[in-house]
Amino acid sequence: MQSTDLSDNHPFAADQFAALVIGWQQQQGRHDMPWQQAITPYKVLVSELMLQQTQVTTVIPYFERWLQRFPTIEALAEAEQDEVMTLWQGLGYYARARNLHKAAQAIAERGSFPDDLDSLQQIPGIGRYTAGAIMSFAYDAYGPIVDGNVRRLFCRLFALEGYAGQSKLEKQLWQLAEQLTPKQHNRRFAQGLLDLGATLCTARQPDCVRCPLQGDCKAYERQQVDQFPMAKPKKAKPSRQGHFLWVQQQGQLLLEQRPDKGIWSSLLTLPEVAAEHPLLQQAEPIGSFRHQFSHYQLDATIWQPRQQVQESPQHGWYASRQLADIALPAPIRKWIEQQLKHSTAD
DNA sequence: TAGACGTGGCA
DNA sequence: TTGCCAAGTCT
Repeated sequence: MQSTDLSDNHPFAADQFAALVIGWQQQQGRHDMPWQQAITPYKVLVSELMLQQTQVTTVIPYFERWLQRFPTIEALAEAEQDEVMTLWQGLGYYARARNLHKAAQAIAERGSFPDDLDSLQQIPGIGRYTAGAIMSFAYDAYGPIVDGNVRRLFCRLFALEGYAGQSKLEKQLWQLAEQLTPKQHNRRFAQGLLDLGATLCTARQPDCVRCPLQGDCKAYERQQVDQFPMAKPKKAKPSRQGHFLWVQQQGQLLLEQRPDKGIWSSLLTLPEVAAEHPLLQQAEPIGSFRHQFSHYQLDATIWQPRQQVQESPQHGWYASRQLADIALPAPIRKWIEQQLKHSTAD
């Protein structure tokens, strides 16, 4: 096939581009992911929310458990939030779980699954990318997508300047996506874009030799593949202190429900108190851990208070056998389980 | 617009 | 050990 002219000052050979991506996906793309089997809009919704900023291998067991427990959107709509959070625990970005729950309720209330880009973006947790992905994967219909894979692929293919989040670049990317997305075979086309980004046009050590777009790639032509996309200027990650309480009573552990905003929203944790909380003056430090978030580092200290803890409606007592069935942040769960293992060992 | 929002894998 | 990265959205 002769080289397609995909430069940004000429009419795109959009149909040839689509044909390359679709043909490659059919031969070399991924076809075995669980959400690709017996596709329904609900499965696409669940998988897309789970896959936001999360790797495929991490999502797969969560997706399988989710579909087993909530086989339909109605089943999810009727569920309690506690159980929703418990199934999501460990996956991170917990607002996604609340949004998925709210989305199911909104769609159940609506009576039908939305099937156009505008309606989809009215649903909690569905932005421009996810709306396009649902159009493509659920309905095999026109739905442009720009995610991390497409951004990397297009930035290299067209040698686009700028970094993720810059409005000028994002506008270019979406314009390209709209122009290059075909009117047919959208499921395979969208999957092809993601598969190219995930398996060949990767962030580190891209496999240009096997890439069907090599002949059209400006970055490759210049031998500057590693220069695109441009790295976002990074800022120093701040460090924060956290103080958590370890309070046991008759074999039960005191936990508190976090608010629905902020870090670990809607999860249970060890009760957290401010550094200047009077309880800490008489408390004994019994442990610590460091945890890296994407935007800050948490240095946590766990204290055993000597005085009575003032309980609130957010507090509750939990036996160790209950811990498996409640939603705890990963580092808190890890610390608690370690602590209980030691205390029961002696 | 830039920051908040998690976690685990990998070099 | 550290930093980057992974099918973004919301404010």
